[in-house]
Amino acid sequence: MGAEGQQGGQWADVTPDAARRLVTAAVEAFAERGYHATTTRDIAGRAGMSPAALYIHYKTKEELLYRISSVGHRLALDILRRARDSAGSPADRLSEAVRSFVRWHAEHHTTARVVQYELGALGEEHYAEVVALRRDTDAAVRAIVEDGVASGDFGTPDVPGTTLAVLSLCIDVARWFNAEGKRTPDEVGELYADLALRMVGYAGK
Amino acid sequence: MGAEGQQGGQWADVTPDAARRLVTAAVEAFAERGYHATTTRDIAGRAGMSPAALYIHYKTKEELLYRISSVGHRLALDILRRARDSAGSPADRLSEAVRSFVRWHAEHHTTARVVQYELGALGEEHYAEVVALRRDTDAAVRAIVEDGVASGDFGTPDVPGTTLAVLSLCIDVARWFNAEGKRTPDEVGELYADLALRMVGYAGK
DNA sequence: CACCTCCCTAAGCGCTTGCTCACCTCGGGG
DNA sequence: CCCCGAGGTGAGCAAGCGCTTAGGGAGGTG
Repeated sequence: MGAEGQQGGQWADVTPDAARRLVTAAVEAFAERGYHATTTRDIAGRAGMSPAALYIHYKTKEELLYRISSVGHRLALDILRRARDSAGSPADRLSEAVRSFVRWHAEHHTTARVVQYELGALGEEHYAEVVALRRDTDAAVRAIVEDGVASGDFGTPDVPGTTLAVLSLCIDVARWFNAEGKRTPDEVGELYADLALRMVGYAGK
Repeated sequence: MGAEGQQGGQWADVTPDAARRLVTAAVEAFAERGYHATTTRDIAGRAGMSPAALYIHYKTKEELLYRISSVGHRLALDILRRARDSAGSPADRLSEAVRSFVRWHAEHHTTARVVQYELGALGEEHYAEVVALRRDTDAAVRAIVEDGVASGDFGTPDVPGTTLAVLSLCIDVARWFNAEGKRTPDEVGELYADLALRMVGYAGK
């Protein structure tokens, strides 16, 4: 109940009201069944409207997916960049990056699921745009890891590979996280921050 | 080219020949576009047959997915159980489990993609069967981690959580691995075996 | 009051989907 | 020589798809 209600916060600046109801309905439906298995009638129905109303606010079903994907990717990228640019040691910054990135994936796991696993359904141009954002995401984490290796705080033989693995681990939270499970987003974030530090070979504590 | 040709080995015991061609065609199509975006005409076409021929060998499109998912899950489970039951220290066994599990996900990433990411499209009964296999998968890895903690070789505060994370990390290889990329399945397996040992807090070497 | 704009709906178009059915082909046994 | 079953095809059905169109009602403005 209402656990996903906070999701409204993510789409607060989508107007008018009907467009926002449509986008949140689409997130739920895409996350549950996947983009291709979701019908425009289903989305409109969840939003309490007739099928045709969808096309007043969005040109196509794909545009709805693109809006979700674009907003989600930018939100995730901001989280990582904020951590990268924060004060503190590389360990502090990596820990904060993983903690907040994982927390977002768990808290908003419906949105995250669509963002991370449905991008293959995007049109060519939209896909290219999103792939560029994902490269930036990778670069943000790699910058932190490189800082740590340079300062001697981290010890890993393969920086790009380890970066990829850390990101992969975080992203996959969206796949398995269940709101009814026993772990809270905060707990998972804490656990994963610790695991990430071990992965990069952080010795201190 | 032909990197996926080895895939024939996974389906060698599917007879007759036409049924095998259909299942490998379906694996390729499902991995590329996803189950719901793949048409029976596409599968039959890749196998060099008319759309109707599919229904001589399989009752529905869903049964085709089930066959793939079932075989794949059993293969993956066998790999982990063999590692769990092998001789050697917990570190040796965890290392071997992750190495071979990851190698399988990379080498057969098309099959693995279908196995790991399309199970939501299964019918209820088939889904339940596959979920049971996945629980066994988790149990196999957890047994190794518990052994390591009991013997004092590993040091992790959260055994189920760390087990989940290690498995999640391995599974996600199927999502990002690209046969044209610069990493070979062997290299990724080696890197990940090392990362997994760090994650469970393995001190020795 | 007339009028315009913004949302919205009912109906439905053209197409594709998973799947079926009547029929064909062909190698092997009586 | 005929028949038969296994494996295949071409045509096509009912249902559901994304999306369009014609039109209606509510609310603000002259």
